[in-house]
Amino acid sequence: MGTTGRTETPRERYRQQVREEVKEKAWQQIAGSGASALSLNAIAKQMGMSGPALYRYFANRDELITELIRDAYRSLADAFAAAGDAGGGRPGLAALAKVLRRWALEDPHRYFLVYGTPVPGYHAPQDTTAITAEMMSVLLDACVAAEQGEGEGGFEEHLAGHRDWAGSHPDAPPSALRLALAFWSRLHGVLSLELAGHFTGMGLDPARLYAAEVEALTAG
Amino acid sequence: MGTTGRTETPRERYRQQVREEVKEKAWQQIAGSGASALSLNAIAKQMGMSGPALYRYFANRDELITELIRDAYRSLADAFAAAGDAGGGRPGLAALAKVLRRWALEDPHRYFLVYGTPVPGYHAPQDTTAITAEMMSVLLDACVAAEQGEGEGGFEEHLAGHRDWAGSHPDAPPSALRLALAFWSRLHGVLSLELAGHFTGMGLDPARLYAAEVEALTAG
DNA sequence: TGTACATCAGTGAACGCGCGTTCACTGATGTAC
DNA sequence: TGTACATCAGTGAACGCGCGTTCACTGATGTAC
Repeated sequence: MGTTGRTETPRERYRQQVREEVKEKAWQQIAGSGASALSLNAIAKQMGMSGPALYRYFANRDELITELIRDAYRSLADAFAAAGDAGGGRPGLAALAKVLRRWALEDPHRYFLVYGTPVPGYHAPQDTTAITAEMMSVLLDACVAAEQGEGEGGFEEHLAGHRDWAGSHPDAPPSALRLALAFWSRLHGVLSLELAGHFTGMGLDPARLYAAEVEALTAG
Repeated sequence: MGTTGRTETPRERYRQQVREEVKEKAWQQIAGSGASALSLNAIAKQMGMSGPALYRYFANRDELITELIRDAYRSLADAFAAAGDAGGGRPGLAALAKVLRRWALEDPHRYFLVYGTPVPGYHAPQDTTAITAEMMSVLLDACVAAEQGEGEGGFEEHLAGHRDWAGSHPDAPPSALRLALAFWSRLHGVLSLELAGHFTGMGLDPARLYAAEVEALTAG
């Protein structure tokens, strides 16, 4: 709101509004039937428009999905970034873990769009890599601050020589890199099993498992 | 092969063969385009038959998918069971981890059918629960043998009171239950990220991360 | 061994559906003089 | 302020496609006497 750098004509403004509404309906549809069942015609009908009208706003179905995926990545990255701003300084691992969990539970289908089964013939846009790098940077900040030597051997040596993914932190010790990866993979492990329903009927609280994994990470 | 308890007429035999061939083609199709794109007509065409012919073998599309999911669960459970028989006695955690990884990499789409994004309107048959219990039993055997007290606090207390899922091992210490869950969630965490392609371009070897996670589990 | 009947695999046509996408067109909104 | 023109949102018809599934039917395979 307020003064954006560019002057915005009413038409451009309207275009953006409609685009947003389309995406909104798309999310609702994904929530109901998954990403592979996303239908442009159905969205149009829901908006009280004819099918072809949407082609004024998105070149085709793939472009819409790409946009949704990009937004999903963005929302997680923003949540990570906000965790730092809110806490005053750098967020701790526990705070990031909390953010990740809230984000995932808030909208499981959004989570699956990013971390679930890859969409059939679809390849994500390249700029998601940059967004992931943003998140990794925040995560690595927390890891560098949290960790000071653990000594686990072979894998950390491997990481010392394979740290492309940690380009934002060229001086982080291998132990911190290892911690970051453990954070990422272990928490996603709990979440993906939980969201896919693999804990239902087991009679345990996934939130407690999640908390215990966070504790194990930070206890180091 | 050899003498099965039931007498099998040639017709029954043939039926089974065709059913198997249908499932085989179904897997190939899933490998190409994912489970939600599975088409009976396409399978029939691939087998040189007309579409409706398949309805002699499967009541409908859902029954076929159910069968595939059941088979997927079965194959993993069998691999777990075989790990024990091959090693002479009870398999260790490292052996089970190896089996899980091999099974997942052998056919990623099969993995996703079980542990990936849930299929849209679909609910898995109830007997998969029994198969999961089988696997959990093998896993818990290994955990009971491996672990003797770690002391982590709150979560293990929670597990002491919420152990329905470990019904096969009513006397396992909470530390072993906790280890079993860590095994399951952490390894699935690495695998799901790896199989969904989230390590590509990061310049590290997911197999090493996997190995390090196994080591961290067994080092206790 | 041969005939009469039942079983069952597989076919082809058809139904109804929804999909993504293209195209020629109408009407409203904005722009230039 | 008014007119002439360009831009662009949205429509409705149409194309071609593949889907799951039903149905009446043919022809081969097995079974009973």
